[in-house]
Amino acid sequence: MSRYDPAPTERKWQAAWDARRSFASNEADGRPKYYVLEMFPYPSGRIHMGHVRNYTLGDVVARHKRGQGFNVLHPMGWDAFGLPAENAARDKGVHPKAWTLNNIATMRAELQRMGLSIDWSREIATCHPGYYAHQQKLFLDLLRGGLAYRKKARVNWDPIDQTVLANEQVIDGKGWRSGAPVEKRELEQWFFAITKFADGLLSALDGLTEWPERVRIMQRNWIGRSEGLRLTFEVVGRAQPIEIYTTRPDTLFGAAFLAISADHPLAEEIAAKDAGARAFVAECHSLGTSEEAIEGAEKRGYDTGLKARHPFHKDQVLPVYLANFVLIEYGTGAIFGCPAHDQRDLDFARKYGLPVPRVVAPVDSANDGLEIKEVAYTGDGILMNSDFLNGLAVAAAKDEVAKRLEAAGVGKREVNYRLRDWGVSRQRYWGCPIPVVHCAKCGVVAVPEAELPVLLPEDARFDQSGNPLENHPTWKNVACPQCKSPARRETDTLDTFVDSSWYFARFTAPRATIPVDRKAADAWLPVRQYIGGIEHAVLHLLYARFFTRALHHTGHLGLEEPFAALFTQGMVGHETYKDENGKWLFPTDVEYDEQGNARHKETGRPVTVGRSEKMSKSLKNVVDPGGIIDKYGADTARWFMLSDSPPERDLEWTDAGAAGAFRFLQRVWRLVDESADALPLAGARPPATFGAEAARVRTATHRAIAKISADLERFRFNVAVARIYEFVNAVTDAKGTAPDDLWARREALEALAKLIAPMIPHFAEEAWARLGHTTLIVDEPWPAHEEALTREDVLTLAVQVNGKLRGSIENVARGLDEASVRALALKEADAQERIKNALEGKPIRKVIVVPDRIVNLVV
RNA sequence: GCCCCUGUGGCGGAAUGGUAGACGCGGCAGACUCAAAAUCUGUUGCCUGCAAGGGCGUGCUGGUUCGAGUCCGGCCAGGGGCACCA
Repeated sequence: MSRYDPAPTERKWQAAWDARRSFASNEADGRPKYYVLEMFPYPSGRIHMGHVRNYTLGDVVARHKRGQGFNVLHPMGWDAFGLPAENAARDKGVHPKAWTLNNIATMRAELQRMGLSIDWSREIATCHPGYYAHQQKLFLDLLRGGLAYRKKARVNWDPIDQTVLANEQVIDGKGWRSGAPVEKRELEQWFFAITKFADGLLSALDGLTEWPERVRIMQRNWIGRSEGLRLTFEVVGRAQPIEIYTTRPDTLFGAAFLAISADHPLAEEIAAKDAGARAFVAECHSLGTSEEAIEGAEKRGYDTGLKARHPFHKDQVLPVYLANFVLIEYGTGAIFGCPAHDQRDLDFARKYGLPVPRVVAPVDSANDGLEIKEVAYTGDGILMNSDFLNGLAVAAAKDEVAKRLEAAGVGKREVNYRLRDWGVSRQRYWGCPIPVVHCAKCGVVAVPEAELPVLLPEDARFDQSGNPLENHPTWKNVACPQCKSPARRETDTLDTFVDSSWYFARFTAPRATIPVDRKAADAWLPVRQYIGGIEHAVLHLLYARFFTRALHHTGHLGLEEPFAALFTQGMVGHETYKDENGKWLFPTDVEYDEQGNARHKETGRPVTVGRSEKMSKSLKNVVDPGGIIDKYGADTARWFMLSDSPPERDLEWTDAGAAGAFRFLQRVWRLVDESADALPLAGARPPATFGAEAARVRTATHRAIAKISADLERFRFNVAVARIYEFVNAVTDAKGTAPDDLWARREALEALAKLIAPMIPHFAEEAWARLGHTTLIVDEPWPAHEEALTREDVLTLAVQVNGKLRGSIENVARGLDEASVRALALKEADAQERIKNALEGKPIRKVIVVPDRIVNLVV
């Protein structure tokens, strides 16, 4: 008996796949195509368990589909631009390019050890000029197509470091390095006109039936289409009125105040003469730019002293406030507040002692106290205290208000989106340079395509504050492409979300001399199955959908939706450990004693075990995949990733689980190895008849094939794993050595090898070879089951009384008709003591028969 | 604050509205062994009972149904996202 030794085995089969170029795909191949893609990694340094999970899931799909006869495209690349490289440059003095390429080399080697069925000849890195040159071309096409433009937008500004901060670099309103209070600063920046596609992006969600419903809901909410009314309020003593946007024009008679954003032009005007307003605006700006910070802050306002006239009751005036919760980006940057029917407005009104007039009464409960206390009433109802609206329902009232205000020329129905245009400018070095030149005479001038790519200068400095491209002594000085006079290069680079918005298209022809080879793209796209983390549910996936539409618009792509099916996987977590001083410990520093108490491996001091959290460097609860592969091999890591937890849920990495996965591999190996020599030759003719035990093995085999095939299609990998266990248990239990037993056993073991091949491919190859085959299992077709062998003719029927299980009837023929089941149940109800007792002698009112499962006696 | 999701034994989890706890981990008992590891066999939701059995049980709470882990309402807890982390 030999023991399964993963290290040499995995090396051997990886070399074999490599030598045969087993995973190279080409579009000329006539078989039906299947493009499976996992979200490409950011090269942070080493792969982590989240990557192992993501790429294992994708590999199972890729190998399964290959087995089913598809021409599979399964590529890999690197989302290689981004902030961490620049931070590393600043902190460690290593150039972003060197840091990134070094990380890629490390991580590529780690991924290759996992034995993924990837076509590495298609590898791309977004920081390579061979990628970003094409992205620059796409940018210019978007610019020409009217989808890229410039406007002013606010950024987080660190006044000490003199640099723009990412939202994650703003902690409690302060710069993460300097600790200085962050300011908002307006810069002229580049935008993509994603809102031009808002309606298409919204309506097409209905067609994405193979996406998780929750992702579609999140995107729908993010786009946030609303039908409302833009209307103007006259301001006492001012020529200029205030324009507001509302989705609840029906509540206009419940208005108690107007609120405008601190970034509204009127706010600036007021702040210029009013020190209190100035202070309030400054306070709003100190919140930073993230919606989370703004919405999470206490609702505050500043009374400007201005009074606005109610559009219908001109003698009624409303106070005008500056408010920290009104966003300039949404609507007109100004609202009217109706405290009775909007929670935020209510909180605000209570704080500043404003009236709370109620104008909507719920339909169903006439006497539901009409007084509003702490909770606003936002439901449907009938209008009251509202002049000509009284008695109308909310929808009719909205319509009536709109009609009258439109007639009066002070209102206009308007469809609005929460979605804002995509700001793509980054004042950073390590990104794709935006290929334009600013000329005093000609304005913004595109860099001629013949001069692309605009390469990043290698000799930038990272030890200063600000944008290294801006600080570079010469790079930005160029001649205007049009008039040849001295001009300035654009020093903003593109958001890295742009890089990841078309990489899936580039993979179809990664070395093409144009950005997208239409022939290849048309052949492969859309991505048939996309797999990645739920954290990308909105931004990345929405940007990629937009960009695909933009490339369709500019003729680079022939489709509008990039991903036909989406699967979102859960995170990988681990227990957390703290020592006596409250310092985090790595799992490798901790061991458990016999009593199950955790202690420090070296010091022996007690360790506090905390709950499982997402693996992160800050909590130190990370397990290095490389170490696991060294210890158990890639197949064990893959098997554990697929066992137990459903892929869409979070998974907790445990040593015990990994060890258990390894033991299972050994057990299966023993089963194959000990059987192999006694089995009939591969391809031997089946015996004429099968005994009872052989028949049982065959039933187990064909059921396993049927169930596991269905489970893999539905991403129920953990259930598929459980079926494999059941199958292995059934085969192990069969000890017969007659020719029919051995033939059935070969059939079972061959099916087993094929069924586990997508999950633990090296092991499957070794088992396949041990069973006497000289072919590779990667080239074998996925097994088919015989339907007749999966069925059992008799089954056990459960008997319930009033829905509670009280007994069962054995050996009932499959598909027995309802009347017979009823008769049988009534007979058994008399015969079986348990059922009889439960009936308590009461008359049976009703008998419910669920075919082949249950009969329920209702008394 | 807003949007979305999740909650089942000691643990990970299974269960087209139809016998809750498949499968695995761990535990307990036993076999093998000088011993240990490895392996194998049995057992394992909780309470009660000698047993047969009975009762309880899918975060809490109310409802729909012959029947609810599953559907609906309200709550609690944890997680993801919130536009410059990727």
